[in-house]
Amino acid sequence: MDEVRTRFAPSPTGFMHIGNLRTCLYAYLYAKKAGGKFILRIEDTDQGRLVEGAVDVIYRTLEKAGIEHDEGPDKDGGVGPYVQSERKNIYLEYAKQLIDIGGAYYCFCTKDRLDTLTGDGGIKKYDKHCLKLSKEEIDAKLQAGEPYVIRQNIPTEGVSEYDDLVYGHIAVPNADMEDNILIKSDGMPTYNFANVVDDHLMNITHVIRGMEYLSSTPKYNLMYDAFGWQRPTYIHLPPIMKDAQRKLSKRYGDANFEDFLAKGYLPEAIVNYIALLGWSPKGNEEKLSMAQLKEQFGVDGLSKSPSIFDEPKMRWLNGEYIKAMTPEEFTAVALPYYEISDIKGMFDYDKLSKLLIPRTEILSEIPDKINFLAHFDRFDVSMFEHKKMKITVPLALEILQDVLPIFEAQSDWTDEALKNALSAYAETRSVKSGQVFLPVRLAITAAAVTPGGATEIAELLGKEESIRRLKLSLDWLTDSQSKQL
RNA sequence: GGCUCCAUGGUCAAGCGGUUAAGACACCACCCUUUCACGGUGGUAACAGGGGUUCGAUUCCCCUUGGAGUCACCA
Repeated sequence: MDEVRTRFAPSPTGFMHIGNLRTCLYAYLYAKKAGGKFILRIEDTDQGRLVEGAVDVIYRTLEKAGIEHDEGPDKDGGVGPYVQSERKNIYLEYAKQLIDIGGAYYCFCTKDRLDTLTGDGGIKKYDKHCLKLSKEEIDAKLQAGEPYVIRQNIPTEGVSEYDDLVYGHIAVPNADMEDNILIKSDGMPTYNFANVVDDHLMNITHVIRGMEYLSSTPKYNLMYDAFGWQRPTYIHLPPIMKDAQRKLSKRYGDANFEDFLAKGYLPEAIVNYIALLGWSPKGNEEKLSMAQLKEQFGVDGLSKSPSIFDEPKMRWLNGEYIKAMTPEEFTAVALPYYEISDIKGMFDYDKLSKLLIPRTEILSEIPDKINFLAHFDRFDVSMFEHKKMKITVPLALEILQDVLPIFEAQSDWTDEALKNALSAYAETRSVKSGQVFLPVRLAITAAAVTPGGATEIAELLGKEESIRRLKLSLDWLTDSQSKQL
């Protein structure tokens, strides 16, 4: 059995679409599961769509996603070049061969003539007009330097069939296929030709790609057969949808890998999530590392129907990855968000991270969750009233007055120690601990909702700042009470 | 429109002739609790419709309906 070789062959468009990335991931996983090689090939035959720096985006994406190619433009494996525009002459040579064996022919038709062609139901189909040209006519036109393309010569009768590993048996009537252009008038091949020649020359054993190629694959097989080459095994993938009707695409924006990174998603979580869109593992565990994916991936888990991209679920998965982090790890990825928040440089980031880890799903939520820490504005004292906890403003005031000396006397300023001190106080005063903790938290944060409890935030703020805030709150509460009298 | 494919809860999905039709996200409730989260427990919710085949169909076949893809000098 030959070594398994799969490839990912993106067009350098300037960004990595999530659907492409998933195709890439599956091709990679398939090869790795089989102990084979994964090849990166750049399909830049459309000269009109070249984008500056687009290839770098591909490298960058693969690296961040944790996908490592064994061969590619930057890693020669002996079957290069791996960039199609650098293979121009190879295609032309094979195209001529194909002409010689009757699988293709020169076409000199002008755009104007092509436009006059009308077929059934207004659908245009090339009429094989130039197939009738004699050898002499062709040579004469070639000599005269007439522009030409090379078209595939597809039989007008019969049925072409093949077996796809996920869709099973596919049969397409030859009459429904058109004599597509193989070599364009600029001498570059189209995808239709380049992918066949390259996949063969690069010894690709398994072609993994989107199902938009499902019905054109018979055309490619016709060429493999004409050349006498062995057809690869096909694995076509259903599309990822934005909703039931629309495919997820760059047109709708926000479907790019890098956009998700910018939104605060972790690359591992994105990869994990998209692996699950169209493939399901045998077990129930959904949080899977790249190593686990490599181990568990298989075609039998692949789905035939389109899947809708569900960002909330990816968000949840991202949260799972965050929860598994240590405070230090979290700080490392959260740092840019800390730095753009209002608390920049104010606190011990690792302590902050400890509070944020169970409360963060995507990193971009961070500033909103912590900005309040940088501000301490006069509050409405009614915030202290809590019916269920039986807390009134006067009671809160009394308790806080007692807490102030406790804070001042406290030498061990940690969450744990503070918790003990306040609990002990609650006990001696015979109130529920919540009746102490709640007012304290409000007094030192001036915020109704905070990520973390009284003592956690006190530790973060530090002794000095906590006491300063407590005193301010005491003043405001006292003030409001005296006004009431 | 022709051709090719697809069809289990709102979403991702398991199932591959006999099941109380998994699990996850989301949602709801309760518990835990110093707010918010985390965590725990439980709940609502699905085999598109119609014919066959079979002792028995979510599962196999056909039709209908719905959806996707394709029909470029784009990939």
